[in-house]
Amino acid sequence: MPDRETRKTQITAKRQEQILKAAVEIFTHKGFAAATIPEIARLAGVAAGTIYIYFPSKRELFLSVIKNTIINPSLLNLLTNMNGADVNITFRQVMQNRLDLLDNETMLRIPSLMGEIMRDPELKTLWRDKFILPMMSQMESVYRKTNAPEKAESMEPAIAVRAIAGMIIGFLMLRIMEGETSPLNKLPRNRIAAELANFIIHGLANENKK
Amino acid sequence: MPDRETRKTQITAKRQEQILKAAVEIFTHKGFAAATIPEIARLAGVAAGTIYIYFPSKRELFLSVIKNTIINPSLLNLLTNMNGADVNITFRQVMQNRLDLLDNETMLRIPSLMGEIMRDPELKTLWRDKFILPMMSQMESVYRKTNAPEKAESMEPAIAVRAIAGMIIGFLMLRIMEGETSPLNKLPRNRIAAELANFIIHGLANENKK
Amino acid sequence: MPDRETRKTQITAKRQEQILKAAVEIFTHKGFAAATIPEIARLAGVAAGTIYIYFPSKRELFLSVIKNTIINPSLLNLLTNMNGADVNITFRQVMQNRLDLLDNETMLRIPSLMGEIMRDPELKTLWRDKFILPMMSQMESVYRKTNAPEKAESMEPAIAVRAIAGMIIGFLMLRIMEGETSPLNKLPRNRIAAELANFIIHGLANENKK
Amino acid sequence: MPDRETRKTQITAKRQEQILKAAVEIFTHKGFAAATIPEIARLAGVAAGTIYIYFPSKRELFLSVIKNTIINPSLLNLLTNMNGADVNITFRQVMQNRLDLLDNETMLRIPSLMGEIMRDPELKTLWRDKFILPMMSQMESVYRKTNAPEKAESMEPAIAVRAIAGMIIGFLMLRIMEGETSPLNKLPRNRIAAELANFIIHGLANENKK
DNA sequence: AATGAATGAGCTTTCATTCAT
DNA sequence: GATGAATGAAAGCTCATTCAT
Repeated sequence: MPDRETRKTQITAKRQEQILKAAVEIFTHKGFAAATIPEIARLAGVAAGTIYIYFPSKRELFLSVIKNTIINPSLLNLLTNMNGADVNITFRQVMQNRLDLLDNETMLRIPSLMGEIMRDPELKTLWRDKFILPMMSQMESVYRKTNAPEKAESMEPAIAVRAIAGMIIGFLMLRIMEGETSPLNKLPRNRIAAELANFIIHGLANENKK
Repeated sequence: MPDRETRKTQITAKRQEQILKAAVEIFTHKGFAAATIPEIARLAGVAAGTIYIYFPSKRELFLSVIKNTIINPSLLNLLTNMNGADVNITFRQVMQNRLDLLDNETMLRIPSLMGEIMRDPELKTLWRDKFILPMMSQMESVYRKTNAPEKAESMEPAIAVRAIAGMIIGFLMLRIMEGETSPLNKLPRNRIAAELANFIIHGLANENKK
Repeated sequence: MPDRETRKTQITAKRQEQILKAAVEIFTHKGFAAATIPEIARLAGVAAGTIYIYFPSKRELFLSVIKNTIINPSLLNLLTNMNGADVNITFRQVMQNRLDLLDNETMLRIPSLMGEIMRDPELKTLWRDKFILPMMSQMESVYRKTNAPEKAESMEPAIAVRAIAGMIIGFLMLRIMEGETSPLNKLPRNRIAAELANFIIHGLANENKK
Repeated sequence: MPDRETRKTQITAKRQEQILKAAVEIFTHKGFAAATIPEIARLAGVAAGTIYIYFPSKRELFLSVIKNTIINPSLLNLLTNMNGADVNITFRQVMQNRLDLLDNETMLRIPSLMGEIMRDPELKTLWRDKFILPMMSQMESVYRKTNAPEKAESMEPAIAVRAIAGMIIGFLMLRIMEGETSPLNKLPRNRIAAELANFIIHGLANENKK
């Protein structure tokens, strides 16, 4: 009777997800040290002891949160699913798309947990090797494809992708930090996306627009 | 004889600085909650109780750390002391200058404490009002001066400055996160600065270079 | 099967009582500030942390001690369950009864905690409104019933009841303070009760006895 | 030159008194354990360290407070300076006099420190031997003088004096505990004194008044 | 598997006491 | 003598973790 087994596994998986979801919420709002197991348990609707059936320790739970939620494939692919057709046109759309996507809860959580990630050697390595470096190399390969080799004078790809990715990250962080007082809130999102795309392609000087 | 008074004041100031310095060290390496007063005291070379003579609570000590170390004038002015002469030339130099300056310990500390700042309402407001917003408005005024009004099609200043500042911030964060494995480490710093400056001015397409 | 629930509740109640009992002991012997949670825990046979499952703070534990032990209904009714038949005869018995009852551990604890009660505004109000004032008004109503209105010249009831209650309280306090050296210890208790009852009714002069 | 010596001694004595006065204030308002040396020092207008020049420890300071302030001769003699002429008249006057005197700050402080006195073996003994017992024996001797031996049926002196002293103590304590809500506040003080004196002499029944 | 009462290590904070000035 | 900064022991309290039910 594999049914029972299956159901059991399903229930287990559901519980685990339930706890993980609550843990993301609490950890991002309070940080690792200030978050408490009873609080996570309460939000997950289980007893504190139950959490220890699914995760051996608070730290392991936190690692799972980072692995499953912060470092997740969808986010990884966010910036890189671009195969350049008409760079100019597409890029604007891509930017808007990215801004919309990045503007989600997960992205907003990263700054909150940045400190914990950077401080923990294991997490730092994990984050770098499973998230940052893959993203960068994916972007580099896209960049190489869309920037034909004949353009000999173009930027060093390593710098270019970090400048672009950095700009998007930094731009979002500034928006988060400014909060409601940001003047960006008065501008329509598609205008912002268009200007940023244009900035990436043509820079400040923007001579070609004339 | 004001000597004694003066000396006393000096000793007191030195102690305070001593504690503050140790606190910066511990707080940035462990975060607020995981840092302990005994540990800070040990590093400062004083007894735990002594800290409470100079700071009324752990939280106030932390606030002092943020106010005195993270939100400091030198950092604030870092990106904005630019009065555009020949934008093209100057900007490259400025960029290098900035990258050198930003590459200091203080800058490296920000990501570590970002979470604590964003989570604490008082700190968040402080950070925004005393650091982010002033920096942005300073940059905007610089931008307006260096971008003559005849260039009607130029970017919205609010977006432009956030794109530039964000790029620098994000670029540095990526470098911190990549650590020693970053390919950027193989490139000379002045080349990086030049490319970034060029990117900001001309963008990826870089047509004018031809 | 409500058994398990019931048993759990019983165990919980027992623990609470256990802690409360130990707390009474320590608080009365040391006072609020000098009493320590570890000490109470030790006497109760539990870990210090356990106390905080049942009482949110040391202060709340102390309030519970006062409410449950000092200001308890049995003590409140102690002085007032007298419905005067033959005042003269009954009163003597009543007095003895009262002296016996008041001579219990609870009564002996009051002086020890008097200071804490008087200093704490919440406790002072509680004590006054739940203990002193009800006792006084009960006594007054008894007094009015037993002192027929035709005796126009009798004492003001408010003064009379406070004089009587005060005398009993003060008498007991003196005895506690004198301890074993008190000459009262050589006199039989029923003689003391009789003399006190007589004193209350006829005063020092005692002319009517002749 | 004994002048300097004398002045020194005087200054010392003044300082000591200054500290003692502040200590009485703080100890009575907070109790022994909750009172702090810095607080007493602040009120006394000296540095915390200075207190240790005059008193070897907090405990010794407290003992001095009790010895010098609570157990003082004036209070001791309060109830006992009566040499019975016309008992009826004098006693009433004496009572009124006493009630006024007892209503002073010192008397009000006793309940606040009762707990500390009762808990400390040394203080308890001191209090009993230097205050309670002398007062009782003084009262007994007065009582014997004013109650001629021919009155064979009079009360046992030991009981009588404790009943009277207790009544006064208990009456005052009740008034303190009732505070502003006490109905006694509506009655003129001389009426209260008169009724209490009358109660002591004639009791509740008060037959002789007719 | 799920519970949550119990534990106790470890934290922040206070304050009596000391001592260099 | 007077000061008050410095000390460090000890308190209240929290919470990760365990385990009997």
